[in-house]
Amino acid sequence: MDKNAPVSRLTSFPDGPLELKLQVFLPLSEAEKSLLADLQRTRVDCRPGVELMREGEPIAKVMIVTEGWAIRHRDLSDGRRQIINFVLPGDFVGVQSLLFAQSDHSVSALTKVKAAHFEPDRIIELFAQFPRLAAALSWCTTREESIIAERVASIGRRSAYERMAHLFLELLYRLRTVKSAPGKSFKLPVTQEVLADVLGLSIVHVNRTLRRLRQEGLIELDGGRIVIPDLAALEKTADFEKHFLHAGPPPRRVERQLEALENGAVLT
Amino acid sequence: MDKNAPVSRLTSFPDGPLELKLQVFLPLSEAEKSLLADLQRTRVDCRPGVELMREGEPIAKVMIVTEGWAIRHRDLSDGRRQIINFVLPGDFVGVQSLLFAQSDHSVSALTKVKAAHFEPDRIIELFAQFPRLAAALSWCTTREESIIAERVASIGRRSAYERMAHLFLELLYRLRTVKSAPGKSFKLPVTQEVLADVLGLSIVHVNRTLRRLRQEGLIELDGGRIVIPDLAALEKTADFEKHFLHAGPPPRRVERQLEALENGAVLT
DNA sequence: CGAAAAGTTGATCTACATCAACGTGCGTGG
DNA sequence: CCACGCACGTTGATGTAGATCAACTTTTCG
Repeated sequence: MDKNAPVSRLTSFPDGPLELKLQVFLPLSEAEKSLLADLQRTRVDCRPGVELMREGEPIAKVMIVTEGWAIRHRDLSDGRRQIINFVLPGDFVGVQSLLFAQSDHSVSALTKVKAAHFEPDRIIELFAQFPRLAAALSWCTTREESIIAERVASIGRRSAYERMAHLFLELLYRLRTVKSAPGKSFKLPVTQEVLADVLGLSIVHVNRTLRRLRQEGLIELDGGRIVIPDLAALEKTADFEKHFLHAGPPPRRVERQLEALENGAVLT
Repeated sequence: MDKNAPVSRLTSFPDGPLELKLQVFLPLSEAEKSLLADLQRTRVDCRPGVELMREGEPIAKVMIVTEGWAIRHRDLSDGRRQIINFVLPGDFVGVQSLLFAQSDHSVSALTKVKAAHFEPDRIIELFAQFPRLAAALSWCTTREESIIAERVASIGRRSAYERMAHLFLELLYRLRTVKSAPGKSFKLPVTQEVLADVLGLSIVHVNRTLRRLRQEGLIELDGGRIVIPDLAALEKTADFEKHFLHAGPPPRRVERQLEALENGAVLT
């Protein structure tokens, strides 16, 4: 903490990825931001490959990833693996701890991961005292479901080519909202095996599909970075509809109710 | 309403599918049940094929299906369709209305559907006044996500044969919790086309896979009913892990907090 | 009864998997 | 500094699960 920094209040910090993401949904007050800062006080660093959570085991903590990539995955008993979703900066891990006795999937760090963690109980606290944050948190989890639902559609009905294009677009947009994708490119810290396991393909086929996308000029790869030179073109080949990312504020009706809450009103 | 029925209180009713499902997670008090009954007062009937909700449009109401089957589905622009999940008795439709300005998927009735519906605002009310119900509702939505995540794993990594076996098991267990599957069989009111669209397969291949499951004695079909003579055998061929159905109470820790709430305590 | 929807079956095709070999970069230990 | 090993990427040959096409049967239902 830099005591000499010119801040309007001691509590104000530059927004982290979580704050950036939540503010797509609703603006945060200083009080809310400082609660979030407090939730994120305890931090951990994980090396690549570390399991943040394992299928079948109880969930001890809720985590918020602040840097790096992780994956939620299911491992079948014969070794086949399916990645359900990427966990990017600003994403939660283990919010289910409140409701589920055991986890039904594992979460593993793909890169070095920096994360914050806190006791599940604090979410109950948050629901009682910060209803707007509670709404924002629910928005996160519901959005996560939408992303997974779109993945079902992708794997079930799109060709490998379309599917991969769609994934890159999803990642671009998700990373943009947490300011991790400047312009038309982003760092893609994954092996082809990881891509295969998200997309439900074999490694070899991922390699060839990647090459085809490159040859068609739809993507450029260069040392762990991917560039999407023509967004519209890629969206067309993926049949990309951004509905599922819900990158907008809540419906007016709800916005009004949330404003009321902001002004200290308590629901009767 | 039968006024002569011997009831302990006027408010007590036989539990509907929603109540049955929620009580897997936690026991409901009379007050909570009567709130649920009140939420379900306004009812609609839908013919097969009716769209309860359409992708891209705002979500007007929250619905609870009490009878019949529906599907959540994504339709790609060229006509391909992927069914994300079945909506069974006791399931919600449109809980996202609070958080999302538009729906990112459609919901269509597969059979005749009886449903209740209410204003989204009432959920906010519920969160403020009935925290235990709020927890139970969150449990429902999180469980829905788990089911979809398992579907990603199925479509991405299981063969058509395993996948279909897995689906039938999922349905059996889900229907059992709402008392719609007596014993080892249940009514399966779907065409092979519908099966194809959940499983990400072609109709023809569904037909053949179905036949194979029948020939192996793993399932029996007869006029819209499916029988699973040997549950263990089917579970083995599907590599079925029931984790994802979360058919148990919350962790102890949380259970204690919820009990406190039941006794009228208010979180400070 | 007739027409449409659903189911069934065979023939053929193809997107993707599997197998196998080889290239390439890189970190570790001698 | 080299060399070895290992993870990752690339490419060709071949195999196969599942798609597509097409015809026919059975069921459903107005």
